[in-house]
Amino acid sequence: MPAEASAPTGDGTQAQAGPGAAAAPGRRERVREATLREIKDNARRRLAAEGPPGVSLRAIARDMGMTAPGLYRYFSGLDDLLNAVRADLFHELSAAVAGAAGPLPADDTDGRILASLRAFRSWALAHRAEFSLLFATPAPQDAPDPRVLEAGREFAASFFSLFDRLLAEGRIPLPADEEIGPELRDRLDAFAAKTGFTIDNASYGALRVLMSCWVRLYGLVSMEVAEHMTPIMGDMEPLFEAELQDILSPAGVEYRASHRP
Amino acid sequence: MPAEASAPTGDGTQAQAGPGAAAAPGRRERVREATLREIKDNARRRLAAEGPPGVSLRAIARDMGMTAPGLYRYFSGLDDLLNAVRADLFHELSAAVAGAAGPLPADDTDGRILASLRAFRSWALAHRAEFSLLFATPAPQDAPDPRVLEAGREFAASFFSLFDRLLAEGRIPLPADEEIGPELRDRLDAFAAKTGFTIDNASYGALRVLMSCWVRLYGLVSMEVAEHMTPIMGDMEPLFEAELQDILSPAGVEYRASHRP
DNA sequence: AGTTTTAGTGAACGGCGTAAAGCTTACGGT
DNA sequence: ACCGTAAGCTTTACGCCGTTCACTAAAACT
Repeated sequence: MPAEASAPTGDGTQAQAGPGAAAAPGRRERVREATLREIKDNARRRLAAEGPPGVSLRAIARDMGMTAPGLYRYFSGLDDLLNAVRADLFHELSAAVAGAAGPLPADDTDGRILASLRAFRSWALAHRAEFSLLFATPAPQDAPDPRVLEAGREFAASFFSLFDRLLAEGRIPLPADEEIGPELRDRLDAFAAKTGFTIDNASYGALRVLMSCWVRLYGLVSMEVAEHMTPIMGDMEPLFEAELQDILSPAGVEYRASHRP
Repeated sequence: MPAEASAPTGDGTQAQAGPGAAAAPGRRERVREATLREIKDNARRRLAAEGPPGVSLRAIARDMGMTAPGLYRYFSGLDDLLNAVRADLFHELSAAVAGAAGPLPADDTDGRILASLRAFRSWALAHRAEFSLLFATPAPQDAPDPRVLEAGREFAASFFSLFDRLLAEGRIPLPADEEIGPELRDRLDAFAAKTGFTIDNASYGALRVLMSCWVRLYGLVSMEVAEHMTPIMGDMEPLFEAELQDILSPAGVEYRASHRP
């Protein structure tokens, strides 16, 4: 006795009434998509609440009022689900970083960069478990998932595009190419090749500065998320802001305090 | 039919011959200590081979020819075992860092620092799973173990002592205290208080530089261990060496290439 | 000698991922 | 309008896991 019995047009076989108002995606696929979302949402709830080890198929199924093997219609296993969540999280993180720059004027490059880097930190702190799922050291044997790799690339690109603008403005005091050793140049070539940069528009010096910025930001935020220093120095925000200043000055970005603490 | 049957002196009850040569610590405690080591060694073997999730009491017990509940005589549970391993690993890492500086002359501060930081990276790369166990983001709810905290402090101290020497030599071009904001000064005060530094011998500027160095080194090594960049830029050593140079120059350390690649 | 402490086993409980088989229901083709 | 078929889901089952409890055998102490 489902509630659908009170539908205006129909009784008897609703198979007839169903496909009449069919939208493009088809009803079947819509409910499937909804279930898929529900599974991932529940996975995230547990992830946020209990960390990565708290995510289990059985628990998720229980929360949804079904049994674990049913989830195999949607994911090929726990790893597959986790990878799907990872990909979603990368997209979300990218959006958070890009979104923070959105409200600022397009020509305020410095402001956009500052806002984006702060947004990265904020997202990480507001989603510790998610952050650690994204950036944790993978187990020795498990191969990376292509969806996650792609989403990671997109995330990286959302950072690089900020940098591109900076380069275009030509304000970065770049180290001369000759100061960079030949082995490192090789590696930066490889990096540029796989990320779409060309050495034409981004010199070795520029890539060098970019890497340096990213490493420092990543180290800082990772430490804060993992709370390695928190027990001995408390609130890390002052250190973050001070480092932000130091990180960005070699890239020619003028530091500004955040007006909304 | 064991090989021991061919032993020269013995047959009958060997219980009589045993306790004669008892040493100070007591025989009982020795074998207990040995078993304890064996458990931790087996835990490490699995850790290195399969990463943190591969460490299980049942598997370890199986490897040792006993059953899982028996291990509860030595550890109060899996977490307890993992924490013991963590503490051991911190000691080992500290020793590796300190040991790398050992062979160098005591007055070669720059050389000792370079060797120590390179040793940190080398250890991390040679023990990826162990490194990630030490520095992974903890699950939201689990409280830190005091033994691990203490060992972590010791590890930090092994780094700080290098820095102390640098300070004593007065070669660091320190930022003036006034350049450091009041909030950050508060945090650095807290940091100094809990680590044994005093603001007398280490100015705010010095602590600021120390933190900056550590954050950059940590970020760099973490990224390399997690292999975030490896797929797109291959061997990270050139970047590490270049960063090492940049990291240490604000601390007044003169970079030297490593003679043994 | 007997008593107590220790190391270890065996069985059991509940939770986990996952494979196989079966049942219901809705869809698609005719 | 009907029927084959596939999708969604459950039941059952296997083997792994951490952990508890009751128990035995041996060592240590008195």
